Amino acid sequence: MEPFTPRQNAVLECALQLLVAGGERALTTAGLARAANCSKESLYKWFGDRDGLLAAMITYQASKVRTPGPRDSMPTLDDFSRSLAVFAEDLMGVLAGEVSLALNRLAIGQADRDGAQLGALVREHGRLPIETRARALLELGRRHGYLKFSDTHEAYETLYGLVVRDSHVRMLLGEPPAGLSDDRPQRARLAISQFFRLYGHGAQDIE
Amino acid sequence: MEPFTPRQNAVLECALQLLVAGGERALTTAGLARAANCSKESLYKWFGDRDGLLAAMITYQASKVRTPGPRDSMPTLDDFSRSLAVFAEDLMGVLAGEVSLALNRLAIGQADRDGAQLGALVREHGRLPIETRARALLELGRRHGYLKFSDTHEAYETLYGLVVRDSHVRMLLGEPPAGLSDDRPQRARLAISQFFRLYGHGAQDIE
DNA sequence: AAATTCGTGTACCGTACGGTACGGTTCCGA
DNA sequence: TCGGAACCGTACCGTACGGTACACGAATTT
Repeated sequence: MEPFTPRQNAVLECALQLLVAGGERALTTAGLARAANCSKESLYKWFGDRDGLLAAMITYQASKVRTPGPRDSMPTLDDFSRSLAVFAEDLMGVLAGEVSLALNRLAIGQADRDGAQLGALVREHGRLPIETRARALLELGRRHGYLKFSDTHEAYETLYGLVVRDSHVRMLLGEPPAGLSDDRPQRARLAISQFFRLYGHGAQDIE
Repeated sequence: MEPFTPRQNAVLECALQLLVAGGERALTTAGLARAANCSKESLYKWFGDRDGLLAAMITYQASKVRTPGPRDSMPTLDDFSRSLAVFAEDLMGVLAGEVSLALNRLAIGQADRDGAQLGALVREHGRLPIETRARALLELGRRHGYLKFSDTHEAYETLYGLVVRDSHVRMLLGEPPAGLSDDRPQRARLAISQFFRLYGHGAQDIE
């Protein structure tokens, strides 16, 4: 089930390190072979070509992240609200991670090549797990009567927008992390508070 | 005051076209010289080097966009709400534009080089004008009693998040425009409606 | 022990691209 | 009419990088 051998994982880890340190230009096959103490021929044997290597880096990184499924017992409203806040902080933390930023930059920079295959990989392995986890959480809240919405997708997108705002793109553009981590828990609380005012128990339907 | 001559503007326009059509790889100095019927020597004379050319493309594109200052007369709440919706639709339209996407991809892809100078240019010439226009609009609404907030920046970021959500990054990653333009006015209305429920006249303070 | 497999290290090739140099042409001002 | 500036087209250079080939060593198999 593991798509890569431990040796290949080590090489991919090294590749991620190079990418984070110096961007895409620093990730050359010769440089990776030197840094990882392997041969270029092995790289091409394992990953096909450079694009295959980049794709492998994304799937490998995704394989490292485990999304904790929430245990279904969520009695009090306070617990549920706290779970939402944890999700919000996790989301901000993931998006602000340097490996995530580097891979997103890589995929965005290559979005014109090959029909955005890297972008599709990032969406599938990076964003989709987050979304499914969040949707499960939201529907759990609705089942317990803490939330009120008809369109789960709309509720999720609203939550995402309230939490992330445009900070992700700003970080991708290289904005120094001055306003990025300014009190992440504080920002999470604000976002969750706003979300509850839109989709909380007592909220009215829209339109 | 115009930083470039008409001839140089024409060349930059051609460069943008190349960038949109084929991504960064398609934007070579030789290719641009051929497409724009100019010599490589002129390119280097005008823009210094390739990075100077990229920077010039961003400032040139920014110079094309004029941000309509709202006339200060904004009597009814309905007018103001409509102005917010117009802003929201404009924002979505700009971010979904292929030139904007191409330039953002370019700046993000180069965010590791030279301290993210291109990213800084995009933020300064692309995002800042939008933000100032929106802040003026928001404060106008507050002055007329339609909105209620203490932190303009927070209100603006919330509005941005409600309108854009994560669609910008998804588009940057190359997601096909299936869900992007799905009834843009509808999405704008929803976002503005949500925004009014958070910062509208009768809204309570947060926390 | 021989052979097969796997991987390293290195050398090599082709090419694409950034940047420079130069000859020829057009245009404009003196 | 002359001189110079600007610019085009092209040819050229150096280099960096993706990809391939090959020789040698180590481990595993038979």
